[in-house]
Amino acid sequence: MPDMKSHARILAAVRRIPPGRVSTYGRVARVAGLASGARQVGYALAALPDDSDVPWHRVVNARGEISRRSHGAAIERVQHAMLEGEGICFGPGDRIDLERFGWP
DNA sequence: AACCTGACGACGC
DNA sequence: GGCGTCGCCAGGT
Repeated sequence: MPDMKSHARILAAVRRIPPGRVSTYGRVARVAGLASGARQVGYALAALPDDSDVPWHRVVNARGEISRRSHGAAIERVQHAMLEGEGICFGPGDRIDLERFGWP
């Protein structure tokens, strides 16, 4: 079952992101072994349960910005607050400096 | 099977 | 740096 395996690899990759750092969908996909599966990463995180231990909030897009959900804008503010709580600073336009906070 | 949508990314202008 | 297009994969209608 390649589908389950991909999800498991993605979640495992996200779990490796240390506190105070962020990664991107593309990088997570690459670490998980998916060459061009950035979109798949977002899909996997969207199906994540609330009680999961996966630090989904540390995953942002390649621009260093929190991706816009089609469903629910409140969660974006929550993610923003959680990242600030870990010491991550947002620049103009709520952008994160990936050179400084990016992982790896 | 055809088509559309979605927490994306790379490239070109 | 903004904006449009194409490529990607999974799921639903």
